[in-house]
Amino acid sequence: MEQRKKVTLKDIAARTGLSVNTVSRVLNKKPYYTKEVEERVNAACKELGYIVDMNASGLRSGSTRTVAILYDDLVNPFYSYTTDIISKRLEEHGYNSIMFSNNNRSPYADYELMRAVLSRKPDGVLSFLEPAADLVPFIRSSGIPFVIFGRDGSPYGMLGINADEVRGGAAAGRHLLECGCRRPVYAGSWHDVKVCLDRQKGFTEALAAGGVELSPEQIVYAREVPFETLIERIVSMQADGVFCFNDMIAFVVVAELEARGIRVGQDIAVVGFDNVQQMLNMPRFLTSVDVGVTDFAVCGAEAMLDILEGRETERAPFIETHPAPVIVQGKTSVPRT
Amino acid sequence: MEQRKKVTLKDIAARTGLSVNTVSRVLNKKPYYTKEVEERVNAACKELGYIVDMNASGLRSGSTRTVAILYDDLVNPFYSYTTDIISKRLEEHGYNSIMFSNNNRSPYADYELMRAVLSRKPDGVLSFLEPAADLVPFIRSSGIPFVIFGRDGSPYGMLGINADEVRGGAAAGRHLLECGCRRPVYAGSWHDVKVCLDRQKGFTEALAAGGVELSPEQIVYAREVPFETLIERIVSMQADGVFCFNDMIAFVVVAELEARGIRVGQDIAVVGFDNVQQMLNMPRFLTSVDVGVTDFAVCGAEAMLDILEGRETERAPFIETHPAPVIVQGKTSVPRT
DNA sequence: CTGAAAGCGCTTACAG
DNA sequence: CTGAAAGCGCTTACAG
Repeated sequence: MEQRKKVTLKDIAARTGLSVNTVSRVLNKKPYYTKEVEERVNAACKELGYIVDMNASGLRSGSTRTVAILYDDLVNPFYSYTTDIISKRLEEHGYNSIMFSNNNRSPYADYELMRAVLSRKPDGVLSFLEPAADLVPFIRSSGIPFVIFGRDGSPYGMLGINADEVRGGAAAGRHLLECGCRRPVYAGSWHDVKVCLDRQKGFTEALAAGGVELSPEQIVYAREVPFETLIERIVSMQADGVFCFNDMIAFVVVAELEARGIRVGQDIAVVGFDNVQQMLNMPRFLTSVDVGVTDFAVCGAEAMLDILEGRETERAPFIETHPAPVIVQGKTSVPRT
Repeated sequence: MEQRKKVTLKDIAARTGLSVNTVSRVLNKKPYYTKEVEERVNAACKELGYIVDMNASGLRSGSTRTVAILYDDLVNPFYSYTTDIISKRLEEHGYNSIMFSNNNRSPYADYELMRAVLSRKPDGVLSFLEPAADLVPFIRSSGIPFVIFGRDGSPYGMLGINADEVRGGAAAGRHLLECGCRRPVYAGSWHDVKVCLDRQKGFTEALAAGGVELSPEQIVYAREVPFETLIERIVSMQADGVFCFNDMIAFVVVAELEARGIRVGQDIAVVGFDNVQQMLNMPRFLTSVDVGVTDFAVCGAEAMLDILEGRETERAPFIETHPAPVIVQGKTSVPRT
């Protein structure tokens, strides 16, 4: 356990009278060494406090046992919760996670970000961001597996693990109908993000089935305009319901409406997505669509591990296997009239 | 931008007719090269899509430009919010963050965790965990700077960046007195974590100044017992106020009490710590102590950077410079009677 | 079953 | 101002 200078394989070799090669083989549990040699090596490692240098190991072997995680907003519990689950699961298999943020600029990973990622030579990339479209060939040529999580991968021909967004949107639409809403608003995120449009699609269709049409002014992409614009729209058109792309948007909507004296849950219904209140174990006040995020995250981790460890399982994305999204009702629904 | 096989310095050297040495010098902006050489190198790098291998670079130079972040619970917005700020700030200076979780087992970093950390040869460690006491010499002998964030470092003779916990606890105590509480409970985290005891100290002293004594059964360390035990205690002693170590504990307390028909904000007051509602931009319902977490996080990042970049500034910990903790009132305070 | 040599892709002295 | 050589700490062929 004593340790002054850096202890390397060479030191273990010297101590045991073996070659660095043999020591390395023992530590990596490669075949061919005697029990006696194994014990000598382990004793010397313990005694000298040897710790492998993963940088050197990675350089030579080509595998850094590192997974890069790309995100835009770690504060959103959807990201921190899933990141926590995924990185722990990866850790159990000897992979560490290295974090890269695009600093909340957009839903995309750009060239600068990918440069930084690739310079770390990760064994895989798990991305909450979509790749900028012109980067796809670049990423593919790097040969590093790229798994998109929580976004649709199909526009890029990549593996994407995501929930049944359309059905989630439909559940929200039906719920607002049940609340008696006739003039709802969809507060989306970005107009060019597929999952945003999928939720919009499900929402729109469910409303239409109930005889409520959604006109263009009833759709606002909240991440693309000042938040004020969204609230103004809701107020000016006297909306009686809002379906938000996620709970983070819904939280602000509720806070802002209440600040204006509008009684959420009475004058207007608000529905979010992700059910982050459960992740935080907080009293539930916001009605939200729950897609079963824990299983979702586990599915993402398993997909990554299958690829990293060379299991070429024909894998169904989460969307086909998870239970249907459900509405978790809070206090922001309008009592049925 | 085309890239089939891995592009190395050798390829750039071949392309430009220079030595790898010179290419490396240009890319690292070391002195001594002509404008013309610089342009030739940059052109070739762009053309071939060269990306440095930080593993190789780190191995040779001794600096991996990596900071390890140690945490126990990324889902708590206190951690995700500060991690986000800190890792972005580090990124601006060319450092990436690599995450290590102790899987929520305890507030400590143990030997296994530190082995994993040190194997990555980070330039620094920023830890939300305290080091297990017997690991301190081991960590020190590694020579890697270790900054403790959000916990007191003094018990370990290490730099700790933390808030004025005692005053924070006192603010909570005074607030509960103002709510008319006479039988309050402190829902701490762990009995051996200094910041938990500091908040308890400030809380106890403020109550005493108001003529309310806190007996041992009015103190529960919520992370050490089943949550049920805490709630039972609150109910059985008919407590009229609860000060929780952090908002995550407070959220559960509020949810559980409400589930039992106890009206929080009327029958009982609940105060949390960290004001995570603001981080999430959510409507404020929980009364909480706010220590100014944004500045706090920036202070942690700056401290790390000062050390990494060799600025031996005599630095005052955050505790001496930040504004006093304030109570942010929500709906869980009991109206003054 | 064990060892001597080569090499991963860089950066660091050291020559010129 | 530029280059040839050595070496960071490992693992991978290849011999024996």
